Amino acid sequence: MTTVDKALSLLEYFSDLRPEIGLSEFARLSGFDKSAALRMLGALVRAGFVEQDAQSRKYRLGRSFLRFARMREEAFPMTQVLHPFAERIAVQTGETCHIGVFSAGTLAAGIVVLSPQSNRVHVAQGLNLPFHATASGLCFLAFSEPEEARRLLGEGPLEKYNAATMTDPKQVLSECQRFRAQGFSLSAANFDPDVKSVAAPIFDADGRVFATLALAAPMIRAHDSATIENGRLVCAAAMEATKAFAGDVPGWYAQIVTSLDKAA
Amino acid sequence: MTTVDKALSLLEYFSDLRPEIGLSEFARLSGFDKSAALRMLGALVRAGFVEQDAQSRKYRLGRSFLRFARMREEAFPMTQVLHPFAERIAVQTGETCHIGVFSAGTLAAGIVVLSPQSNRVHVAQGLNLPFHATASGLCFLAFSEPEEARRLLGEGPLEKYNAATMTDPKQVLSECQRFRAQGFSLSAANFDPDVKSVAAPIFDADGRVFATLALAAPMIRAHDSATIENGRLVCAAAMEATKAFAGDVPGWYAQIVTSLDKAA
DNA sequence: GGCGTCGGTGACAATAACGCACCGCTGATG
DNA sequence: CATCAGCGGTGCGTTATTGTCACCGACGCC
Repeated sequence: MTTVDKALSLLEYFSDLRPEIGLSEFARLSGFDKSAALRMLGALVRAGFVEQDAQSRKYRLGRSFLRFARMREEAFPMTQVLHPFAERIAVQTGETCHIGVFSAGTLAAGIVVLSPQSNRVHVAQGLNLPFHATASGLCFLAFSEPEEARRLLGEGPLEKYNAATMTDPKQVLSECQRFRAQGFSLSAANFDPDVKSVAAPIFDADGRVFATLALAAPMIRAHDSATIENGRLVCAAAMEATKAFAGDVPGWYAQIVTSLDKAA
Repeated sequence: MTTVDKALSLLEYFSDLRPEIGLSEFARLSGFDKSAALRMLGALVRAGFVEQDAQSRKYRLGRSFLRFARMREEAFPMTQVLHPFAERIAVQTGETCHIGVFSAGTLAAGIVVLSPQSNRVHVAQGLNLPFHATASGLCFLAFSEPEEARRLLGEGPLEKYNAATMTDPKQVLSECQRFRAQGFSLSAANFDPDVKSVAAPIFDADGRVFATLALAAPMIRAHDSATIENGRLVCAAAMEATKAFAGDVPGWYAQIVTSLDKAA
């Protein structure tokens, strides 16, 4: 672990729930010494990645993120390109669609299009999507390198969000094998007790998953037939999205998707 | 200069014109050794701040910026809060309004509202605003600490964008003194030969400038009387923006603005 | 007053970064 | 087709940076 890794890891302690962090708090959270944390924060402040509140002396995320996010989206319009696919699927199915985007070890809802119906699943922009307890997360694991998947899950036991949440990494990984063969993942009440979701992978130019297209429906509307149909739809849409993004759909995955289409 | 500073400084070489950079190119641009650059880039990749293209092996800005930018804007909705002020002034005056946001040593157009008229000044979102050659930049210098202003200008000579551009830091600083006393800055044909602009400072909770509200008009519409009126308007709007942002307007600045209002 | 915690500083020992030489690969050029 | 320059990337001894600990003044609490 280089010094730069350590410094950048400090940023990961920010969240919607903890938007401001003091020096000692950083030291406690990260396990670094206060003086080391201070030195790193100094560098982050100079680069505009963190700024310090005048009164409270606490630190918060800085303005540079806006600048770089704009540049990134300008040069590489990921959100812009993927949004229409989420939009289309949401309208087509009448369910809430979101795209989970992986970065630095976490999967978060980067794009969200809510269902037009009044009884709908709500997904907050930026919501963290746990790997073991959401269709998106399971999908990401299923289509990652097995080794990577194990690393992301860790040793376990995994956090239990409700009765149906799987907590054993082994069990999660074996489920993932099923999902990989099937082309899409499935999650019923793993995260939210009244929600059933499906998710399909979006690949980058390397042929590696970097995002997942997911559809989340209230349990009451999620009959088996609807779920299977939704699975087929997210697969097709995710594959198109991959292509729109100049990504590389692995041959074996394309085969699965076409065979799903034939079955329908 | 810590290692973290060096690593983060690599990111500054990205721009709209240079969205992808190779390893050797980084080494050349930054003056670091290739192996050092590679190590730093490795850390940046692990944190999701840069990603590497599969084919070209070049590096580009990563997905983490989207995540953090969203979090920052959620916790601290700067863009959201400031946008209405730019909008209002653009409509009120019929000219293009932009807000320059300072971060990590550079001032860039973070918010842009184009004039509704067909003959209008165009400002691109994210455009870099040179300190010595734009009303925004001059305004930022004028209301910064003098020492900071000198540091930002450097030794000179400054880049000449056209005939009217000031290139001597001393001259620029003395102009800035005038602007500071006057409450807003003025720039005629310093950057773009056919544009005349005014800009006023937006202060943070420390009472330090961090952004500038600017109005840019085609020379043909920029009579002296219109320019003075625009100056008054940007001052008033910038002061309101500061307050909306929980910023601290220095007493002496509030006085200048109220005396401008009386004069009108 | 006495205590705990805060943000921040200074200095020395420990460790990670610097910078060089070098590798295999690719694409342009004669 | 051989050459060569440039590319991304590696390995390793030397050297500069970082981790660690003690300590500071300030603030709030009992």
